[in-house]
Formats: sequence, structure tokens, C-alpha cells
Amino acid sequence: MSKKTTIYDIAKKLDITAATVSRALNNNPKISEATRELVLKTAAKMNYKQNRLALALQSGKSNNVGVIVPRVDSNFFGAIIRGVEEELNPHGYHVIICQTHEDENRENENIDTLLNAQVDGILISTTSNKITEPFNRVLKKNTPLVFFDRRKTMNGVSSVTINDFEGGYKATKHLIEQGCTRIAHFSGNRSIEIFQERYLGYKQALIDSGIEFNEDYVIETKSNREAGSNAVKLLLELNPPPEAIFSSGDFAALGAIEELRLRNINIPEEFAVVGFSNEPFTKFMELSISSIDQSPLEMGKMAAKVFLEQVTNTDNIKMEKKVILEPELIIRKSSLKTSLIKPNLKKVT
Amino acid sequence: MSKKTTIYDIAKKLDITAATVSRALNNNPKISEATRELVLKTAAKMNYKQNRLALALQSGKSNNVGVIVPRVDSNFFGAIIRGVEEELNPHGYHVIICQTHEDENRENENIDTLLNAQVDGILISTTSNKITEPFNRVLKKNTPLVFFDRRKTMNGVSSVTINDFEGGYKATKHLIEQGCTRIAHFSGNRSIEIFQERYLGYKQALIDSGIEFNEDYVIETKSNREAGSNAVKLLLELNPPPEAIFSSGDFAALGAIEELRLRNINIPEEFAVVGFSNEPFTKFMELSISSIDQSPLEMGKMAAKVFLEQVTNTDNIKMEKKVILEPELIIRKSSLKTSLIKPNLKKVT
DNA sequence: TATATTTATGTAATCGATTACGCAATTTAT
DNA sequence: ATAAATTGCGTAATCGATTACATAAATATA
Repeated sequence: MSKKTTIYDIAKKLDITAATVSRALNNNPKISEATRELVLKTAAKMNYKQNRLALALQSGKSNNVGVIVPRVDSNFFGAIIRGVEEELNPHGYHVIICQTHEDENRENENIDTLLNAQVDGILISTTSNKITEPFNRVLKKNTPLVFFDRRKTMNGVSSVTINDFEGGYKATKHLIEQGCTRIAHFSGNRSIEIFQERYLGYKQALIDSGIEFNEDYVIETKSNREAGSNAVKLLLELNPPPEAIFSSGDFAALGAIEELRLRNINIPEEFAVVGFSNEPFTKFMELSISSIDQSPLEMGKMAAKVFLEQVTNTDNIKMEKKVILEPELIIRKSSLKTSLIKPNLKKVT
Repeated sequence: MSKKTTIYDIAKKLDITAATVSRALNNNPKISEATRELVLKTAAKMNYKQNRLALALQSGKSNNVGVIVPRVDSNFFGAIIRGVEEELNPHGYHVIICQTHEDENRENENIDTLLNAQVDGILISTTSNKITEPFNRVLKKNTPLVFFDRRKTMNGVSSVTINDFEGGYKATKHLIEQGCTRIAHFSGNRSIEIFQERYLGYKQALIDSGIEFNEDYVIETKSNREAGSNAVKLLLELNPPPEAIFSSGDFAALGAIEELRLRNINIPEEFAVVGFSNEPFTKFMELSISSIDQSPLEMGKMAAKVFLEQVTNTDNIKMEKKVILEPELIIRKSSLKTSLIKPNLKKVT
């Protein structure tokens, strides 16, 4: 309960002023070596700790950045946050976490509270495409803003995403190389850019291989097991049914696989499946699931780096940087037809 | 780039003082209805937002709490953070995240930086048992401190943990009920309380069932697949080898299962396995893995609640609260011998 | 009408740090 | 020896809000 010591306490003790103490602690050159050492020693003895709040108020820099994600308890966002934290921590920044639960209103609230808390920047994976008032406030206030994974189209705002088109393309191309031609697609809500892009990548891969695009093979699903299972049921009623699925999400892919196995359909021989996100479980299954890795750790670090560039950017030039990470196809058992293994193919992990 | 408006700006515009503005905004009763409304209206028009930093400095309350975990990109800690955030957010608190990576020095650094940042409380899953100086500073400063999952033994400090002894006991008891008598245990580093408790629970369950405890059946492993696989190799060389494992971690359990299957040992008929933590993948495997659920979301919420009680606690009485959550055994295929299914047994999920 | 009470607002200190400016004291230059 | 330059430190403002205390005006009471 002992009151914390301030520079005034040190000043009083040494019979000097707080200004001198401050200068000594900050290695200001305009101070004699003797006083500096005396102050430093006394500060240590009195267990002085700088009050970052006071500093923040006076400097206008809180050294906090806000990170807004749909949720923190998913591997993907967890890894991103980890990346951000690891990158920013050495620079003296702290990370404040906010969750939106995919709710636009909560997202807006979060932005406003972060602004009021005077964060030095906001990194966000946004939930909608609309550019709402809070976002304009961010710009007006000149607070660095960086989108990651899910962006809005805003002028002068940087973003770090993966090439979702490429991800969809790679996954589909791989299925084609496995000999599949009737390839279905589980799409997320395509009003969200990432899902639209994965869908377009899927489509393009078909076209590039001379495979006709079949509208019926595209099903919009949530990313959970039940949705995947239901979608597969619909697909199997088609004539002819597909022989492969590229799913925009790993959980839907899992649901699909479970349903297929219930029906004794052999995977990957009779039916191949590729997911998206490379959730940890895809690797651990006995029938491991092929997936697209989004390198979330990298994405988090990169978002943090872009933010750092932005704050270091002393010229007041508006900087817009678009970093697009390459997705990596991880081929596993759910899509690798052993009869086709070629020496140059990636090994199964 | 427009300077943010402060109460002084509003005051100047209305030709009153900042004090009046402040009172009007805070619904202070000592203000006329007319001015209050005028101020409110003008504040809205000028797009005024309270600067929480200034408030924090003046009130000594930052409305930030620090949460320190080994890492954020694991389901367990992710879920805990989610719980904390959801519980604290409605009370106006923000969550600042720090990672220790199981490193005691980083833990200490994190504590100090959080203290300097003037957080209103610290929730931590600690990495070591030692009570280092930073922790004493927390107490001296009277900053609420709450341990979750992994605690230190400190007087007057609250904690939220699960009953790890009970978890170990339940898992082992279940294996015994499945007809196993030669039950091995993968233990974590037992200088950490939770692993020691799980170990003791395991041991007690054996004793209570009249099964002799066999030192050779206890192996200290890290929680990863390789460690689990290696540990199983050692066990299988014993004479007689065990016929079941209770593992302190899910990843080691997974590694063990993979190794057992390589050797064509039938699970669960010939060898049963129970893990700990209920990581998502344990549920998704075709051979789903039995595990102990620690209800991390609840744990996070509870830790947050204990913190809130602490700050609400107006009497300056030191409060020590120990919340111990009950672990839940989730029985899945890796340990449920179908020949033994009884109607009262929990259904496999 | 004179006094007491209430109401609404202003004054100024405070939270803890930084920093532009000014002024002695000291050192250097002429 | 005197002027000029440098050094080291104090003074006081600032960041943006809250609040104890003071005070003037309005209202109530005697």
C-alpha cells in the first residue's frame, strides 16, 4: 500500500527539481554526469517505476495497439495474435484484444473504445464490407489502421492478406491433377471477399483445365461439421455426383469426410477432399486432411511490421501497403491418390 | 488530422468552464438541466470523445487488466482469454495480452511492464513456482492478482484452477473400470503443481482399487507427439507391458496412439488411452480420444469474476478466494471397450 | 426587508511525466 | 581581464480530465 514513488519524490529527496530527475532518467545530455548517477542510484533505491500513463497522456502515445478479431479461441486468430504480440513487444507496444463475434455492431463499438483508449494503432480482421463511421474516425484521427485476413476496401489503408484466389486455384488444380474432374466447392458467404476469391480461384482452375463449371456443384456452407455433412448429402443426390470437394473451411471438409465414410465411400480413391485453413486437427487425423495453409503467424507478424512502418513513417505521407501472402497447399491423405504418387510431389506430413 | 476535441474546446465554444462541461458530461447533480443539455448537444455536435488516458491518470484507474499466459495460440489459453474478455468487457475493462513462452524471465518482465502500464489487475497462469520480486511488487502496489490454471503458493492471492487430482483420479478410475489393471502414466514436469496433482490422482485411484503402483509405469514426457511415441516404446519393452495409459497431455496421448497403431495394437481393446485437456482434435479423430475437459472458457470467466470481486471489495480487507473447478471426463473411443458398454455410461461424442 | 439556504458555476489543484525557455555559474575565447 | 559560449539546472506550461473549495445569484425563510 506504500504509495508509488514519482519523480517528485526523488526530486524532493535530492533537493533538486522534477525536471532534472526526468532529464537524468532519460539520458538527456544536458545534465552533469554526477547528478545523473545520483538520480539513477536514488531512483533504483526508491524503487521508482515510470508511470506510463502520465507519459502517454503527455506524449499522446499510449504504446498500446488494439487487435480486433472475430474470436481469440481459434487456432488461426490465436496464431495471428501471437505473431503480432511477438513482433510488437520488443518495440515496447502492448496488445489489447477485442472480439467481435462476427457482429458488426460490436466491431464498431470496439473501434470506438480503442480510439478513446488512445491506442497508437488498430489491427483488424473485419467482419463486414461496410465502411462505418468509426472507421472514418480512425482515419480522421490519423490512427494507423491495418487490415489482416479480412479487409475492407478503403483508400490509403494497408492490409495483409493471403492470396485467397491462389489458394482456391491451387487446391482445385491439385484435385484435377489427382484425376478428378467433377469437383464440388463448399463456399462461405461470398459477400465476404475471401470466400469470393476462393470461389473464383476454384472456377478459374476448372476453366484453365478445360473442365466445365457446374453451378450445382457449388454449395454455400457454414464452416462446421454439420454443414459439411449436409452439403455432401445434397451433392451425392446429383447425377452425376462429384468425386471431389474443395471446401473453403476445414470443419466443413471434416463433416463431409465423416458423412462420406458413413456411406463407405473410399477416401481419397473414390472421393478426394481438400479443406482450407490448415487447422491443427487436419494434420492429426488418421485420414489426414489436405488443406491450404494461411501462415497465420507470419500474417500477424507482417501486420505488426506494416503498423510499425506506418508509425515510423515520419514524413506525413499517407502510405498504403498491400501485403499478399502466398497460400501453401498441404497435401495429405484425404486427396492424395497413392496410385498417382510421383517423385516430385510433396511428401505427406 | 483535425485535433480531437477536449472538454476545453466545448467550454470555450459555450463560454463556460471545463469544470462545468465535465460535470454536465458526468451527470453530476449540481448542474442545471439547461446547461447539461446544451453541453451534451454541443459535445455530440463536436464529436467529443473522452480521453481515457487523462481519466486514467487522474483517477489512478486505467481500466486495463493484464492477462499473462504461456502462449495465446493454443485452444486452452485462447478459450480462457475469450472467457476473460467476455466477462470483463461489459464492465469497461480491456484485456492486455502477454506471452511468457514458459520463460520465467519473460514472465517477470511482463509483470513489470504491466505494472508500469498501471493495469488495474493481473490474471496469470504462471510458469514457475518461485515467488520473484515482481510478484511482491504487485502485492505491495495492492494490484489485484489472480492465478488461473497454474498458480503459485502465495498468501492472500486468489486463484482459479481445476481439481487436477480429481482429473487424474477420474481418468485412471475410468481405465480401471474398463478392466485395465496395468495402467501407465505420462506425467508432465512434476515440479509444476498441476502435473504433480494429476500424478497423485492417478496413484490414488490405483491404490483405492487395490492395484499395485508401479514406478516403471510412470514416464515424464513433454506434451507432444514425438514424446508420446517415444514413451510408448519404452513402456512396451517392459515385462509385463501396460495395457492402458493416462497421459497428462493430449498430444502425448496422440503420439502414443500413433505408435501403438503402427504396431497393430488394437485400441481400445488391447490398449486404452486417456488424455488431458480435451483439445479439439481429440474429438475429431476417427479414433476419438478420451480426455479430461478443463472448461477453459469457464475458467477464464471465473478468473475475471474473482478479479471483479476484488476491485469491488470496498472494505480494504484482503481477500483470498480459491475457486476449484471440477474436471469432466469425456469418454471416447480410445478408452471405451464396447464389450463393456453399460446403459449408465456416458455416450461417446 | 434582512438573513439563510440552495443552486449553478468558476477557480485552481491534482494525477506524473516531459520540455521550451530562461538564468546563473562556469568555461572558453579574445 | 572582459566578452562570448557553454553547461547545468530551475520555472512553469502542457497533456485532458476530475473535484474540493469558493462565490455569486437565486430562492426561501423569518
